[in-house]
Amino acid sequence: MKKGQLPKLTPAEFEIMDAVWKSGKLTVTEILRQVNAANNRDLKRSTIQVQVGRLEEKGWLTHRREGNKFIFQSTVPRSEASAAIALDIGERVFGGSCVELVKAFFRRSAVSPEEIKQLRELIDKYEE
Amino acid sequence: MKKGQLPKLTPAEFEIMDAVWKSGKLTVTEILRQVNAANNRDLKRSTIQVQVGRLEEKGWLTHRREGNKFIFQSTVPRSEASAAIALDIGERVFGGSCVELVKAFFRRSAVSPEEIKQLRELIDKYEE
DNA sequence: TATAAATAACGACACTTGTCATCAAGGAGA
DNA sequence: TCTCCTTGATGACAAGTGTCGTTATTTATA
Repeated sequence: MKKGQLPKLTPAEFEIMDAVWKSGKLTVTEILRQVNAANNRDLKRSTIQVQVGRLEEKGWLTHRREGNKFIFQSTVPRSEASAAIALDIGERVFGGSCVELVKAFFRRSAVSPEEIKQLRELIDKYEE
Repeated sequence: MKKGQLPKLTPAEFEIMDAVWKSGKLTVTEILRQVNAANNRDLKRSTIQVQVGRLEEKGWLTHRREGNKFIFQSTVPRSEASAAIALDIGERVFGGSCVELVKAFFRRSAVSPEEIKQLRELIDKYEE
């Protein structure tokens, strides 16, 4: 099953995945804590449980029993997932043009000199 | 009513808006044609009608009567809307880092030398 | 061992999204 | 005037989303 075929992540699902990506392997309760902390939410355990279940159905997560608990981990690295999102937006909204995407970003967000420098380096490196 | 407060556009809604942005002012039937042509779809009139209605409720479109027809136009320029989307993704998925966003784009998409050049220019211009 | 705390499993529910079919009213011809 | 096409208005509906509450089963712990 190729990566590209996985159904898109909804915002709420992405929050869950983010927690998993950050910590590698987690139980539902740990995910709950992370998500609530990271996003200043107060979701209930059952909410996370359902989302985690759906993510597993969709193929983004797997779990295995470890002692008495279920440990979840992602099937796709974060870089892969975020690239897919960037590509989708780039395609749908910016006609596939990276330039337009960056332009849109500049329009509304303050980009630090440090970031500018990194951007240059990134471009240089890409060019080889 | 500020731009930022408008509810997010769903993919299908974005297709509609895209048609309107491209042509300025359109009737529902014209939107239908554009959307179907541009995206190689075969949506029915009623589908567009409903979407247009929802977009109006959400504040993205207004209409006025002109003779016997309703003419729709957007309340927000495309640049504004796309910037908001880029920002949202940048924030949610890339922690606000423009560099990460571009990196993700590079990872999966072939960027032409011409685009690279434009990117450089864009960055130079931003820096002033 | 009796109880309280932690888990996993469901069932629920209100809302949103994507798509239609159908109906009623207004014009445009025959 | 009668009929047909266009246009606007609704009602519908199956999926998908975001969030819970409740229950049954374990697992510590007093």
